[in-house]
Amino acid sequence: MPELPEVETIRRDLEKEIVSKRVKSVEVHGTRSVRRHGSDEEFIGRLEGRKVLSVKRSGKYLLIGLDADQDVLVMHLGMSGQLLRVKSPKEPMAKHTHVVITFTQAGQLRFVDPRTFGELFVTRQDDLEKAVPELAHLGFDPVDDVMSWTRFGALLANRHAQLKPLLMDQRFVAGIGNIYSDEILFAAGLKYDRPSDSLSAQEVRRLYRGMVETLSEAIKHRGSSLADEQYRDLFGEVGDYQGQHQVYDREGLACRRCRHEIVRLKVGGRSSFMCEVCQV
DNA sequence: ACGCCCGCCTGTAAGC
DNA sequence: TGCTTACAGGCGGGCG
Repeated sequence: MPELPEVETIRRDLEKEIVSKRVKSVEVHGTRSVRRHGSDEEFIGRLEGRKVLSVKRSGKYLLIGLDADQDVLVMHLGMSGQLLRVKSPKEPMAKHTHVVITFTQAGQLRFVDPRTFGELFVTRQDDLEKAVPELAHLGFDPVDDVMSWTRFGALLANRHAQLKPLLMDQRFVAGIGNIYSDEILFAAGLKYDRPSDSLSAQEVRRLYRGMVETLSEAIKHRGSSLADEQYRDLFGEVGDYQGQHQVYDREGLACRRCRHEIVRLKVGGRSSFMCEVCQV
């Protein structure tokens, strides 16, 4: 579910909420969310008593720096994961709450995930790049890493892939998923199936700008919550960027630029939306 | 390389 | 009113 703008929104709030807090206790329910550890006890043991030093993001991963042994708590929300900050342990427990972290002062952080594609694990900072290949192989960060558009053009030209799947390839660029790839391609005026090595210099610039500006705007609006409102921030509030969507989830509606009807199609098995006039 | 298909899960909506 | 099917913000693996 959550892509870079949603994860970054959560990261910023989490930073304000949990840095310098100390973990008092941890509960794990079910077997799916904590699955890389030999046992739940090992995971819990590496968290209890630790103080949170930092909250970082790498692509769609959240990295919680801990004060002991340079350990990091890694969290990925998958399709349906939510982090909820609650002030009191007495607050009713939502269905599908799989991990509960209680701090010594003030409340809990709860991980709720109906589809259980998300996960949490603790690893050594040094091992992030060795023991966790998904993290090690992540591409550049489209918001944090400054890159010239000429370098971006070189990266595109090195590949021969359709633009949409390439934007969604976490090894190429980290953090973009199904919603934002469509929005970025509309912003750039490019069609999903353009080969990455077919772009003119001007098209490369448009794609780079479209990527940076779309994601930055989405962060300002605290991410996108679709009709099911599955994406909620740390405090249970919905995002606001869906109102700015140009194509995603707008099948049959008029293009905001040219009034032509937005169409829906499948690209790599995923629902995709585009304007056939504005994107070529 | 790249594109496609599957599996991993639960919940909801649409179709019959 | 069922029951069945399709689909949902992700990702890894296998196959051709």
